[in-house]
Amino acid sequence: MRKTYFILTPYRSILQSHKKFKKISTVPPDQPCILAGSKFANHSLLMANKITDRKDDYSQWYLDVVKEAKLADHSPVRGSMIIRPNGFALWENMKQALDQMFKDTGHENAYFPLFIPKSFLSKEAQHVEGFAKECAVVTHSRLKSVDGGVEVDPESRLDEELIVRPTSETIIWDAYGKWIQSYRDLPILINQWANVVRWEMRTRLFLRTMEFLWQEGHTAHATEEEAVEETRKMLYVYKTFAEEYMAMPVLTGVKTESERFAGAVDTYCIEALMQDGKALQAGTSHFLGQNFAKAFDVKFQDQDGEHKYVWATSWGVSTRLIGGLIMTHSDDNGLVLPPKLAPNQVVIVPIYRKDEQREAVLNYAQPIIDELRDKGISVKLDDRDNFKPGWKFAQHEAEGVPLRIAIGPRDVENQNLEIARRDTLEKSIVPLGGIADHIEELLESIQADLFNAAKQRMDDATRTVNSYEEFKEEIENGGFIWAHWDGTAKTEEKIKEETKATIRLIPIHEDDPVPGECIVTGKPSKQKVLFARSY
RNA sequence: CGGGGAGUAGCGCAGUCCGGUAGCGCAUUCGCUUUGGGAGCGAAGGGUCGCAGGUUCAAAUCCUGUCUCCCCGACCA
Repeated sequence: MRKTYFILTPYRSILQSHKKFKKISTVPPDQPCILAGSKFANHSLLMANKITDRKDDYSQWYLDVVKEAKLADHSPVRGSMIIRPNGFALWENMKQALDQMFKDTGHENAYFPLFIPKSFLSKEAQHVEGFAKECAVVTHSRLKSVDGGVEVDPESRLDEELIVRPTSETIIWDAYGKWIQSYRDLPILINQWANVVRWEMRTRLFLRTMEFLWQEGHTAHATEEEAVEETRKMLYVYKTFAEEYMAMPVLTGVKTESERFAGAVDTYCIEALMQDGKALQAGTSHFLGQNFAKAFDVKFQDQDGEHKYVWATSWGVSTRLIGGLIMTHSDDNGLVLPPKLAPNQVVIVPIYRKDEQREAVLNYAQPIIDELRDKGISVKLDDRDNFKPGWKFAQHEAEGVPLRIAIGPRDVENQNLEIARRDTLEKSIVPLGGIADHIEELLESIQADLFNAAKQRMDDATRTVNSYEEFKEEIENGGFIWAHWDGTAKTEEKIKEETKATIRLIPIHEDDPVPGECIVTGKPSKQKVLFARSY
């Protein structure tokens, strides 16, 4: 007896394209779907693409990509994540490039402790206010066993409670106070790679987690000019890193007072635009003035014999960059990685039927692997026998490997191979001769194309408006919007409440800015500022 | 922290309304056939149904509490 099944509308093209299901009836697109209960309800072809399309649900897509690319998992504790090997390898590559850039600009690495005495947090008034609401506090030092379980031992209460660092300015400036006496001790240019904890209400993998990994640079200078220069220098280090390594174009500028880092005089930032039209603050560099020097009483004796407060900066980028990377390049098939950061730049998938073919294919592949590795290109040979080539293709695409090489008996015979680009999904058959050079060029071109595509997208989504009406309409379409603003927090707040858009940055002008009138109040505006809805 | 949704095998889900001792697909193990876009057939293994209480002869299912995730708000990198 033959049963008739009905295919769910969204899946009909998938199933119909497969020979096995050719004869199955389909429901017209506007009819309700029936399939539950049939043998095919959970068929692998329907489950095959586990990644939600971006157009259907962007945040679900993001979560699917993180999961399918095996970047991170949720941990049992709310808001914290397990960074899996794929995700951590990415972070290590970012870290390596940034670390070199910091060293090239004269910085040294050091490590300051995780725990900060509670009293330190109260020393800088603005700083306290900014971070007080999101600090984890250690109050006890012991547990005790209680019938099979454990509970906090009330007798182990700490005399001075400890704060798990949300950032390290306080503990670092306490130390700098001991290190600095003379102008000869300056500047101090230190960076640290660390984890920090901020007790967030709402979290998202990589973009906002309670614990995250980052680097924080903390520098001390004799003069204001030097500190401001340092702040800006590191901002451009971040911009260079974002654009050259991540292939993620960014805009630079200064934050408004309401968006400024707690305790800073000026906060500089790099802002990127994600595919869904929302902005992401990808890195910050703060000019701290003498705020922390005063709070921790850090003075130096200058050449003129005077005792003066030290000038400070701090700057940081975090694992949030991984979130930015995902939302800049990835597509409905999964992660797309820029070659300069990809843990594996090339994956080789052998195709064969018989053992002789397997051997011939692997023998053919080995010199290619050697040649690529000699050029410093990272290659993975996926010779696992328990997965089909098609499965591997899909999996490596989900994981974002920039280039895939497929080698089968046909290629061995014809002395060529098939190369597929992850960014464009284009496949081509290329000759074996000069393959390493060809791949090196392809990787460079993928890196450049990813940046150009992202730049084009950002430029297309960046407009200027001249009235609040126009602003309200345009902001609905996402993207960056330049508009005049009267410079008051009140107007900024009104715009935020009415449109959910915030001022992402005030540009740093090399030449004189063009004045105008605020789109809300009509009052004088020194220059246009950049608005967007943001993460 | 407020409103909404969810948690059942490694993964994705059905079963919950109406209580009767757990099922499907993928994955895993074995065998044979396969391998250029997520292979096929046959057999096998795997789950204290998020956790803790309660109601009941009987709980994945009903009740209470709690944890975690997702979405929307308030807060922030």
